[in-house]
Parts: sequence; structure tokens; C-alpha cells
Amino acid sequence: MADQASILHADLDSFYASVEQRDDPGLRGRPVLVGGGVVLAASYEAKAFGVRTPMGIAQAMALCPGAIVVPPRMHAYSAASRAVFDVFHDTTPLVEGISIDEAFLEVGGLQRIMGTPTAIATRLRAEVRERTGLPITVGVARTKFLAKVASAVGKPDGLLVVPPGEELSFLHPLPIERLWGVGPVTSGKLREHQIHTVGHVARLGEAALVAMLGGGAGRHLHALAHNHDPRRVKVGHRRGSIGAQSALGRRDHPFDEVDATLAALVDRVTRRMRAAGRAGRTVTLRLRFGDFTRVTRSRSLLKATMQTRTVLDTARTLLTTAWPLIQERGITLVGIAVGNLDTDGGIQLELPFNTPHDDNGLDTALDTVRDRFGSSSVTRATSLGRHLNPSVPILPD
DNA sequence: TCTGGGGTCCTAGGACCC
DNA sequence: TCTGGGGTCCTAGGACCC
Repeated sequence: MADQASILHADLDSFYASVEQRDDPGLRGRPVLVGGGVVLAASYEAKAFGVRTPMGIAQAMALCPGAIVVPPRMHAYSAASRAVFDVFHDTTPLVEGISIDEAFLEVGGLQRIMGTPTAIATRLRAEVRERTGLPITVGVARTKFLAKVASAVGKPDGLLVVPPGEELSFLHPLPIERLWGVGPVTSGKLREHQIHTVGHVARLGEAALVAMLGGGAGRHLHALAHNHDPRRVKVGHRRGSIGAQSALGRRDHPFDEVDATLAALVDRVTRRMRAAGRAGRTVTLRLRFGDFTRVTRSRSLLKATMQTRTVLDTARTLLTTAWPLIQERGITLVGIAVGNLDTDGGIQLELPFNTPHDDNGLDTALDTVRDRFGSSSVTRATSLGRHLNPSVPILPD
């Protein structure tokens, strides 16, 4: 681990609500709720009344009767996000975006030019405020995990630096819910065992945690409680799936209605895929029922696609197979996602194989590709499909 | 606390391959 | 004919994050 706290976690405060207050001076200093059915974001004035996301608007209004409800303006938030990320990129090339309003920045190599991480973080906050008009909190630490905890503790509109040497005394008194990966289920299990703070978790020992939570989660939490987090700030993150979903309400929904919703969702998703230039191979149908249980049904295609027709046909097949379950339990949400976005950018050749493992056919095909695109563009060949007419994607590096 | 829309990662069994 | 170890891919579910 580095000997200096050089990872910044920058996190905009109540992002959607802050953008609304910035763009409409009449909302400043007042409790603002962004959302329709549920609260997507609440200003700090509203949070002071106990409003949280994702709370129903009705419930939030009961807690905070003077709140002003604003419908979300996603385009404004995307634009604001881009402006903030411009400031990040002007600070360091090592920026890892995590969501629309959050990023990690590695500033360890910039000391000579830009000053200490603390100085850089201070300047970053001022610059975000100046250039975008938005409040932002920055946490600084040696690990990603701790930087993120620091920004959460430092909110709102704050800067919190955790120097090496003070890490565990900062971390251990915090409640277990501060650990990344501890949600309602895991926190319930831990609290059943009278484990309430991160310090408790740290003293517990890995074996006991693994027995309680399973291998993956147990080892993960043990490491975090000791501030062991070797992950570096990573640039050039590409998402692995693109999806859309829609809540349906608790009444009865005939097949045609669900099918029409599904078609609209597929249209939205494939449009976004084409705009991003990404093709995917696995189509997943997401369903939620009246009792709030969920299931997924998925199907992997032989070739990656971004075509509305292909995705819709697959989605419809999945919906039809799941229909008996839907009739039994009542549907309240339908969603579609296309994943396995990994063959995009490749060139696909359909080979007329007559027998499996026709290596001559494959070699001939690869020669064809080398002739057309140059030998350096052929870096990997995979045969998909096990018997007849496999399709062979040739992936450039 | 009765719950939106967008994602990520992990686990596990089964089919299939060498 | 019965057997092993090591691996990938697919499907499904679950927990979690913002």
C-alpha cells in the first residue's frame, strides 16, 4: 500500500436536488424533493426532517409538509455531471467514474506540480463550486474504500482527510453499515450476533465472519475492516450491460399491455446501444411481483446484436415462458437488459462448416481476415456453437 | 420504510470440453 | 466401461450500490 493518502473520492451532495436549487433560485434554502412516485433526491433542508431515498413522496410530504416536489430533469443532471467530470479531468488523468455524481481520483504522482493531495482536494472543491455552482464533498485516504467512507462522513459540502496512522482509529468506531457491501441483510445478520461497529468486525477474525456470511462476503468485510483494499484507481471503465425497466402498479395487467411496455423498453435500450456503439449477446428479462419478489429469465444469443428486432424477439420469448408465473403472482415491474457487451467491435464471419472442429475451415477464414485487415488485427478467434455452422468472431485487440 | 430506475458483483449447479 | 481433474459458458438468484 502507498505510504501517502493520495486517493480522492469526490461525491456531489444531494446531486439532483442541488442542480434544481442551482437552476431555480426560488428553491434555494428550501426543502426540495426530486421525484415522481418516490424520492430520487432530497435537499439537505428536506433531509433534516428525516426524508430519505427511496421513500414514497406521500410519506416524505408527511415528514416535511413544506417540501417542494420537482419532477426529475435527467438531461440537466447529465449535463451537470459532464461539467463536474471536466473539472476532475483537469485535475488528474486518473479519474474513475462510479456513477453520475461520484468518482475516484488518484493524485499521488502530482505532488511536484500540484501540491499535496489535501491541497489538490481543497482546490478541486473550490473549482467545482466555481465552474458548476454545485457543492461537493471530498474524502482523501490511502485506499479507495476509506476515501469513500471519508466523503460519506464529511458530508455535506466538506473535506475529510484520513492520514496514514489514524486510519483504524477513524474507522473502527463507525457503524457496520458504513462498510461497502453491508446492506440490510448483512447488517441484520451481524447485529444478530451483537456486532455493531467496524471495530467489532475487525476483532472478529476472518473464520468467524466467513462462517456467518459465507466465503466471499466474509473475506471482503474482514479485509475492509482492516482497511485492506488493494484496488487501484482504474480509468477507462466500460459498463457491462445496458437496460431499462418500468414499474407497473398493482392492478391486473393483460399480456398485450405488458408486451407493449416491453417493446417500448427494448426500443429505448437498443437506441442507447446504437448511440453508444455497443452490441450485446445476453438478453435478460427482469420481473417483480406483487409481493416484491423478483425473478430473471435470460437467454444468450450466438452473436452480439444491437438490433431492436432481434432483442425484442428474444425478450418476447422470455416473456412468454414466464407468463404462467406472472399470472400466478401478479406483475409490478418489467425490465430488460442486454449484457455480455464484449463482442462489440469484432468482425463476425459465418463459416459454412459441415463438421465440428473443422480446423482447415477456420484457418482459411483467418487467412481471409488477415488478407483484408492485416495480420496484426487478428488477435483472437473463438468458435461459438458446438456442432453445426458456428459463428466465429474475430476480435481486434 | 411498502419501495424508481440504472447498474455491479458473487455464488452455484449443470452442460460440455479436453 | 468406468473413471479424474481442470476449465468455460449458461442460467438463475441474491445482495448491494447510487
